[in-house]
Amino acid sequence: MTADDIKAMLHASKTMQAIQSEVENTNRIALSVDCVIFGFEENKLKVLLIRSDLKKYKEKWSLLGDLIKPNEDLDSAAYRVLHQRTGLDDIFLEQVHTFGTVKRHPAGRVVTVAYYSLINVEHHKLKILDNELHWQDVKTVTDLAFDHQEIFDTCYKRLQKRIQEHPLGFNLLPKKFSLRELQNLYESILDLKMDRRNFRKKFFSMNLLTDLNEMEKDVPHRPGKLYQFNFKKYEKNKKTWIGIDF
Amino acid sequence: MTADDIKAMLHASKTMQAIQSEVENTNRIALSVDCVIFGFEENKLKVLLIRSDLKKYKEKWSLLGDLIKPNEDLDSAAYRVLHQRTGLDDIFLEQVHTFGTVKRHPAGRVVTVAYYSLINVEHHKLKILDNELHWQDVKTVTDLAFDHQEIFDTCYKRLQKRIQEHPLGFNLLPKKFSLRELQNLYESILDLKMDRRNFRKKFFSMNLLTDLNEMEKDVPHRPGKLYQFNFKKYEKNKKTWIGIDF
DNA sequence: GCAAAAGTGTTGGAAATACACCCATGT
DNA sequence: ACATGGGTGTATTTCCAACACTTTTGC
Repeated sequence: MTADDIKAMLHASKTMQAIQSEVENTNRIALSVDCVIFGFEENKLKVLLIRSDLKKYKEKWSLLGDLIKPNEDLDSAAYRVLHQRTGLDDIFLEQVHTFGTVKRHPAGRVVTVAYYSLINVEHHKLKILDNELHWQDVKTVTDLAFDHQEIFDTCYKRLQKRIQEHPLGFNLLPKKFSLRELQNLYESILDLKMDRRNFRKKFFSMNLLTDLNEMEKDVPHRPGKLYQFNFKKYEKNKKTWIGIDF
Repeated sequence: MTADDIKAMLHASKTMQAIQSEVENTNRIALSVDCVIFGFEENKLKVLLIRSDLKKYKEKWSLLGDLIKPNEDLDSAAYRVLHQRTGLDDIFLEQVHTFGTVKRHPAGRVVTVAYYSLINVEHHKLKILDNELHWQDVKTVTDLAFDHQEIFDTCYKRLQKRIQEHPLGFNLLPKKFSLRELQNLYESILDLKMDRRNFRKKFFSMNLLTDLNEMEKDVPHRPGKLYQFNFKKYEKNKKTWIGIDF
């Protein structure tokens, strides 16, 4: 331990005045939220991107974000960005990580809190008025502006993990969906192929789907049954022990 | 979509000057890091707490944290706090979540980034000079200052989850440890009892432990073998599919 | 010799995987 | 009739959970 460390420790206890002074005067930093907005369309997982705000980065796409206002909660800021961009309320949203290296943003020190969200593309299809916005297949997302590629990668990995642990996928589908659509969704998100029979077995055994006794229409093959997700039957599992699995 | 939303969208594209102005003048917020520092001592999982900085909260314990400096990376700030408080380098550290409701801190708007870290208590046993600091059994942690209880709970849950997915526990143990110690660690963190034979089988089959051909000493019973963690054999598993398991 | 924990295998059940055929619809 | 995907069952394997006795040391 250095002399500085000890000094720091001895001075660790601060008065309210000292802290208030620091909070108000010296150590303030711009904070933003950035949202990785996922949608599912044409059997592909997509992400909503916008031309970079900054002219200098005009050729690059970036995530949707904005600065957080001093009197605004973090989550509220993320919801605000989502609402402004999609017109949707009631969106699934999860905070993922905060990115804060000193030089990450060209406009100065900006620390950003990353969120991902899942929306039903059908619900807001007509609401993209701005041609600076577009849905892009996640497989083709490269070279975003600033550090947005890293943010995107982190959020996408988080989604891949979460969707195996919690029934989130339904947020990306219409209320009524076929098992094939559900499986396509999982295969797109996880980028793999699954056995159809085992997939069905798995979901039926979880007992989370309500059979609507309706069929798909206008499909060029045998129509499949339609289901909806039964939120009542899903109660967050309380198990703490899921096994050691490195 | 409201008229305000459309207005917001139309004005979404900003010049560098406009953003720089916002970053520099209007929307700045104090940012801090708070560290949940775990240690393992007397077969109990413990957390390092300090008497609240603020006199008003003097009777309450709080997490170790500090404001982030304008020219300091987030992770660096967390390492700085750890180093100042424990004198240790080379600490396992993971960012968990950012807490940012407007009124969370009495000194004004402070958004805090929470980290947890795992340290070997033996290594820094002699370095706690400050009697405002103490190690507390996680089972007895209640009613921390500010929103630190929520931060602690979130970080503890994260640790419980992570330790089942990655070999982190070794950061809490001495270099040489017995299987009993390893099992005690898991049982403390997860707050459950495990079958000794199955636990051994599990760890041996993972092939991560090097048998040191040494024995425990000065134990009042048959001494156990000592092992150390073999970092070389652990390569982060690349499997993407771990199964749907809600 | 007694207390306390170390060390060690087997078995049964559950879950995951692999795999192939018939069915309903649109064209 | 044919192309397309819907719907179904079984055998195999793998993993996990449950469980008891003998051994080594300190006292």
